[in-house]
Amino acid sequence: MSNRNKIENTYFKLEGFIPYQLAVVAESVSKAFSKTYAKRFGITIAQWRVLAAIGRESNCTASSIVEHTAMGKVQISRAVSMLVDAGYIKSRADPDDRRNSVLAFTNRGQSIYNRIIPAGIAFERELMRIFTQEEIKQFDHLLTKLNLHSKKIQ
Amino acid sequence: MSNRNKIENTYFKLEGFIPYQLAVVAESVSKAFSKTYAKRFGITIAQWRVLAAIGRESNCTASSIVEHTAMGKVQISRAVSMLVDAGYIKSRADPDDRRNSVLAFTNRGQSIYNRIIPAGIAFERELMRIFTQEEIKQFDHLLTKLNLHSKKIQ
DNA sequence: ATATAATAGTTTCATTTGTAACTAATTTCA
DNA sequence: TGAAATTAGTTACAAATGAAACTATTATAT
Repeated sequence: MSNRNKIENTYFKLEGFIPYQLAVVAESVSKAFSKTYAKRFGITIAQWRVLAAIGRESNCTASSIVEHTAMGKVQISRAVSMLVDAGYIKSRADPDDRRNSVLAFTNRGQSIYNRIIPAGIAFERELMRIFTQEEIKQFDHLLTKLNLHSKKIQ
Repeated sequence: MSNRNKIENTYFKLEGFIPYQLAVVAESVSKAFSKTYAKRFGITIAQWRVLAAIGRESNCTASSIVEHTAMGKVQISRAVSMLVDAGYIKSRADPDDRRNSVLAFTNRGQSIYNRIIPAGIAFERELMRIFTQEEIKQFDHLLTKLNLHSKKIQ
């Protein structure tokens, strides 16, 4: 690592700097993904994550989505209200604890979910096309490892 | 809900989805980095990138920074004006083409640059600490490859 | 029992961001 | 030459975002 970016100021290059590379790639992928989604389904990435979370665990609450999506409760609240407005999900108060809003798909929501998941997987496949199976495994592994470590640095 | 959908739902997990993992890790790293910078130097990541670009090529223009930083000209314009206000850089019109603003460090700017680059490299080293040398090489390689590919998908 | 704390989720407000329109300077080419 | 197009950079405005304050409900502890 230390010979990629020499300590001497004159030799420091941004494009070899991993935090920079990571941010740039993530932004690029994110834009490509949201372009696919905004165009085809009219939803944002935040909304796509919320739909994915509900699809995985129906009748969940916003709080449980917080734990599964790396999003804050404000973001989720906004995505949920937009999805309710769009008729994709419905929200009802949990009778056992009326602070909880229990979220579930409407028929329309189930239907869009059934289409966005394969589309998401297709996007991922297209994105990973340039990698070998071995590289995909490596990348997944490195991201997972880095994610854990990065949280500690915060 | 059909049986087929139930099977589908249980199989798709956001946390194993690479575009998601990438976005989450990048955000986490970005936050850690900007926390380090906001606290220690009082600058944003955009400003840090502009300083890095000027340090690499003194007397450059905003346009040349566009090419080296994956930032838009609006972002750069704002970062530049803040850095000018903070007394880190100075901007003068190029006499040969007065559309160009030529950017260079002030003494204060050179001095902060001399401190932020080692700090950035230290952050990178800390971030990469959990990786072996081999893994760092892999990660760098995978990011570079993915970056090129992702741009094409846009 | 009741005051205090904690939790779920929403709203408000200030800041940040992105897009498009804009000014100013230079280049192109008929 | 000079009108139109291009380029550099800024500004204006609307939309997105984040932090903190807020409402409503439930849990805790005395």
